[in-house]
Amino acid sequence: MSRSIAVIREEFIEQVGLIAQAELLPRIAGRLMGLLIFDGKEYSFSELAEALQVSRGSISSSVSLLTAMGVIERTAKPGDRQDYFKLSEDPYNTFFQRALRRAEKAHKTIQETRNAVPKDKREIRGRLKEYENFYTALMKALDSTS
Amino acid sequence: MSRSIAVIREEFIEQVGLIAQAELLPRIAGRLMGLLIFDGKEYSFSELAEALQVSRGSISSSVSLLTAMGVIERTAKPGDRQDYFKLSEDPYNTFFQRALRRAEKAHKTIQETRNAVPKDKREIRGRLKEYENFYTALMKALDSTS
DNA sequence: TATATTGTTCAGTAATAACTGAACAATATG
DNA sequence: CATATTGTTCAGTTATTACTGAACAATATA
Repeated sequence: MSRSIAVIREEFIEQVGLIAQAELLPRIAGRLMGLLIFDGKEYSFSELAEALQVSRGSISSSVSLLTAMGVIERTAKPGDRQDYFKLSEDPYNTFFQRALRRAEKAHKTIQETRNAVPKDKREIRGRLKEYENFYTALMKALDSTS
Repeated sequence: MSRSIAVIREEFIEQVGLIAQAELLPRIAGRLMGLLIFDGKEYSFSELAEALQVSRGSISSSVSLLTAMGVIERTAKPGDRQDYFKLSEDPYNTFFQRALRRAEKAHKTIQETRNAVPKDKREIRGRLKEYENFYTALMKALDSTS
């Protein structure tokens, strides 16, 4: 007996919530994303709260986060005062960029430390350089795809 | 007036703690790593607790985490009962692998969902495929470097 | 053998982030 | 105008995770 499509959908939404957590996003934001991916339609603000069974406050912060990230877009329906939301054109590219920004930040910190260490401390600078190189490589890898 | 090397060191250690947090690791584990990178020498178990000003319990969990990850190695000094720790040969490669494993897990989840969705639900499967493709690309990018 | 040292475990606490829901401003609708 | 609806904010709560420190087993040393 195979699972019903409704169960598959529910489980997927929860799983995307967990994936989001592993990417340092709030779980509700992930579930919202999962919902929009699976259903592929626009949801109104209140429909989101209803579908995910969370407070309007949570929807508000999740949609502004995902909108800022470029994962979803706010749309409007004629004759309906509510905001509607749908997946944006390229929802996933953001995640590359997020990872890239984290890497850049770490890289910058390490580089600044290395520059601050006197030139004659060669071993320290060498170890910092190696650490830095890791992020250089990561940035390059992420850059090539996004 | 430039900062003293001691201050630069302290700040670096704290910064690596923050970088670690952004990579989903406990802050103390990051500070420990920062300490070993900067100083480039072996530290004993109790020296680590002293240097980072944390409990032995924290050192214990941090060293086992970092050891399991392959970031540090446990060593021994003749005539000293204590465990010593140093950066491993290739401490940074682990981070690629970590990211890779996260991506693989997400990829697997999405793929399983897609396979569970009936073939005639073409739009749903299509959207899942796109989501899956993101992780395929990420895996490829990470794979090329590590 | 007794005492000390070492590293682990785990129960309890602290710190942090997510989430709720009520208050609110803004706007619509009767 | 009054009432309802919408989305945001924020204070308070809940949930989660990190961290501490005491108890402990294992081993060393006197």
